[in-house]
Amino acid sequence: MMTIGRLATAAGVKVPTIRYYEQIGLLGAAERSAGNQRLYGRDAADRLAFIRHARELGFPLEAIRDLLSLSDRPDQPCDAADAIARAQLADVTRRLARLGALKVELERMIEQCSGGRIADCRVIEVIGDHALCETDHRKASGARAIV
Amino acid sequence: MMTIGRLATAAGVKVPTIRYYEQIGLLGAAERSAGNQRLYGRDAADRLAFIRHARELGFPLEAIRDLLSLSDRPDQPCDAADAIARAQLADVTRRLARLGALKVELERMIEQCSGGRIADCRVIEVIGDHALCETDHRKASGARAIV
DNA sequence: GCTAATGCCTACAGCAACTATAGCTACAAG
DNA sequence: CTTGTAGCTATAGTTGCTGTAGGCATTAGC
Repeated sequence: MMTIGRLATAAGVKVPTIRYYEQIGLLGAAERSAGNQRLYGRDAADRLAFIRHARELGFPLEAIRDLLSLSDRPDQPCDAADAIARAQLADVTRRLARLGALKVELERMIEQCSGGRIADCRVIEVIGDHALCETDHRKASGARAIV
Repeated sequence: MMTIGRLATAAGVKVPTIRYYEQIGLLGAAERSAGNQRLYGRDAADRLAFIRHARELGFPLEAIRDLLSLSDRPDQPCDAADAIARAQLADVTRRLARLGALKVELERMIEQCSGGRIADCRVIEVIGDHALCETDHRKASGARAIV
């Protein structure tokens, strides 16, 4: 049995993150020591590693919740897990395309800036006048979780 | 002079977003009609268009705040604006690399999943055991604004 | 055995950048 | 003159944590 700090170190997450995962029900309530401190065993460590890796792959917590409950039913067909992963891939692909376009436009902007005064600054100018930019990124303005 | 709704439509943002920008000081307080409704002129529309385009390029609001104050001083050298844009480009480039790696791993995972039962599901398995994945994405776990 | 330094506890506030809700007033069209 | 849309304020919610305050628990060194 390990304390929350050791578990955090082992899994590579921060202590409050573990408590947060418990709070939102991703991790079940831990056992407690006589002094009311959380104690974790192998199971919890595995589960946390799963969560951490899924987060690294960019899965949102809700998707991870689903993946975890799927992994608790090993006899079920894995279509659902597959679908979640495919949705995530689609999301990543969309973001990649978008970011690629942003990169091109930022590069173009910066390249054209000759380093004079603000009045002639291509950066400011392009941002101020959308007509000066070719890229059509007028969609998906909502902020999303990245990575 | 236009109402907030027309400005929102013209700029392609939502009405509450404009009020939010005013609240955080990105847009100054608008003139008001006799009935206390906000009224906007050409200036505000330009400024909002600038903000919107900068957001589309992924600049965080703090950077936009700086860019706006720079654009108010056209005689200054444009190094600062340039630096902000370069920082943004660097950020986008980093995110692109990361997302690219994620995409590869997700594809690998999905491809190997044969569609059987959860117990054999490659998706669940790879997420559960980091050793099964080659990609080293064990950094930058913090969520960031995307796009 | 004692004390100091960690480590853990709870509860709450804050981050970005909005978005949504509730309950009200203003204004334009018929 | 009514009705419907648009606007107003204030507040809470979103995602995934992170940071703070104030107070116990545990452990390492003496």
